[in-house]
Amino acid sequence: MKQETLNFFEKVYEVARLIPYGRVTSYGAIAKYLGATRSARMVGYAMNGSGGKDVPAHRVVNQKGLLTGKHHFDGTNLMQQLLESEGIKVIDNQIQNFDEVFWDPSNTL
DNA sequence: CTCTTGACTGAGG
DNA sequence: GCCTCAGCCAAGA
Repeated sequence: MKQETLNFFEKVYEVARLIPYGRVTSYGAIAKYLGATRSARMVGYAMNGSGGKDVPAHRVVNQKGLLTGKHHFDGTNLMQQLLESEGIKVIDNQIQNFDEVFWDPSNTL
């Protein structure tokens, strides 16, 4: 079975869906989980196709806990609103207690 | 096939 | 701790 590139997006979607409620993860963590540590950008790029899917892209942020992808959401503060709605404190696009809400897919293995 | 872009990360100053 | 440069990989034109 050779569907690596094809599954790349699918894998990203799966991992994103595995993110528990009230938790967040980074692109690099997902990328590493997929074995593509250097392809963290691809994770975010794949998220472009997450629209219309059950992928909680708002739970995915960069390693700094900064909502870098909020610009891709419909509104301007929609991503922050969703995170806060899950109990995550977000101030100025920056997730508070990031180390506490951080969820590593590799840790779940 | 070549060039550009991108929701990133790590290293260096 | 903040800013800048370079590397990596995949998709689109």
